Amino acid sequence: MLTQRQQEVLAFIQRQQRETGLPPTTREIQAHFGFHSQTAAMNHLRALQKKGAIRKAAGKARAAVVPQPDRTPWERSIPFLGLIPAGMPTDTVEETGNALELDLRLFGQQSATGVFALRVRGDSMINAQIADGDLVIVQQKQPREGDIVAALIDGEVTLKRYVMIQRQPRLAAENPRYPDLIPAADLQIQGVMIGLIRRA
Amino acid sequence: MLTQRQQEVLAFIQRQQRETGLPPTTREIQAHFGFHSQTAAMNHLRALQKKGAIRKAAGKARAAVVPQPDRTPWERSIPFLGLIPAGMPTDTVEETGNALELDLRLFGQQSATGVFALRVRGDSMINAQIADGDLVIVQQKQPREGDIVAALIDGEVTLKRYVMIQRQPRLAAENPRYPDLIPAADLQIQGVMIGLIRRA
DNA sequence: CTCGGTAGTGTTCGCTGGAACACAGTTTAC
DNA sequence: GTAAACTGTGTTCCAGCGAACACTACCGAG
Repeated sequence: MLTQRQQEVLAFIQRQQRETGLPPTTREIQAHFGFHSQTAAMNHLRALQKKGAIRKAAGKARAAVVPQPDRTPWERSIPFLGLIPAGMPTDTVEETGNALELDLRLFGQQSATGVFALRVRGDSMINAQIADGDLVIVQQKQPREGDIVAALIDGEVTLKRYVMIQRQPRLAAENPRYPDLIPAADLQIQGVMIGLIRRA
Repeated sequence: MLTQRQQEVLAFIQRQQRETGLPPTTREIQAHFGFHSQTAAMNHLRALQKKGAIRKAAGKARAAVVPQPDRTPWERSIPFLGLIPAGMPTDTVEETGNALELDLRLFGQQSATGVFALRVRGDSMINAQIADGDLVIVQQKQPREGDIVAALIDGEVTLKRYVMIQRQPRLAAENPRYPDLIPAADLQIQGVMIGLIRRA
């Protein structure tokens, strides 16, 4: 909807806002783009406002504000748990001190509630391209067939694929060298993998 | 260090900045606290600046800014490039409009300079646990042996492992079904993979 | 007791910066 | 092909806002 030029102006406003804390004045926009007239900047602001890209308070200085991509619920702190305690308290968030800041939209999430991270140990999921040391992002929810889930086995969390065999839920490893089928009925499923982060 | 009153003023500035995107003017501060004189507000700003609580640009409108809880160099916008153009312009950042916000400390980076993302196509790196559709985070730098690099081949970017064979640099695929050795001498290495993100 | 920091009132000055008006070339859409 | 955007130039006007100056009052430290 925005034209090339308008996007450039918008980007400039955003950058100024981010880096200096202040939205630019019309004359600062003018100077940045080398306009000979301040009106050119005004025109762009008017257009951007009409298209809803910015908010503008009439008469006030530096009043062109980009409605903050609301730094809200996505991009949030999520707890990092190397190992999930049995009780699975809902808010260990503050306690560990270990937390990640990341944009959960990357993983199609709208909010950070019920999302946590955990580090993979071993190579039982190697055929699902999940390697030792990877960080897995998990959301607490009911698994569907084929999902990769974090499950609590013997007080430790492991990653397995949730499959149905003859109407029975099972947990399967993704590595032929591992015993793969574990009855999933009485196991505690901690959540479903929604993403993965690896540091090379 | 700050007095009661100064903290109140600081809090007000911060709140305005957060909620409206704009720091208040001296007169807005005056009105909010019910001062009869604008100078009272000015005095507080001066005091806050002297104590380092705010930054102030002289002569400019709305210039009292609270140094943002440093939304620092990590956690920065990095460009997302599906395909890197040959010239590799240094600042396509604003242009694409496509950008990721993420905490680069996850990948051991201090700053976002020279970092970009690109989506993996195909499964030539499957044995390095890199799957089709994965998002690879790349930094522009010289590769070392064993690094996974993004290289420009026939105008398109592919991921390969950088290896030395008889002192010759080669690019190797991580999939036996792919022809694996490509002389790396005259190829353009775009950067080294420093991380990976996958959406499940 | 005096000096410096805090907290104000009241007033004036003048740069900063938004807004309106007039005019014009170039695209895009119907 | 004509009207409605989009992009600009140039100029003028004046409200928004920072800044300086003069003066008052309270308080804690040396």
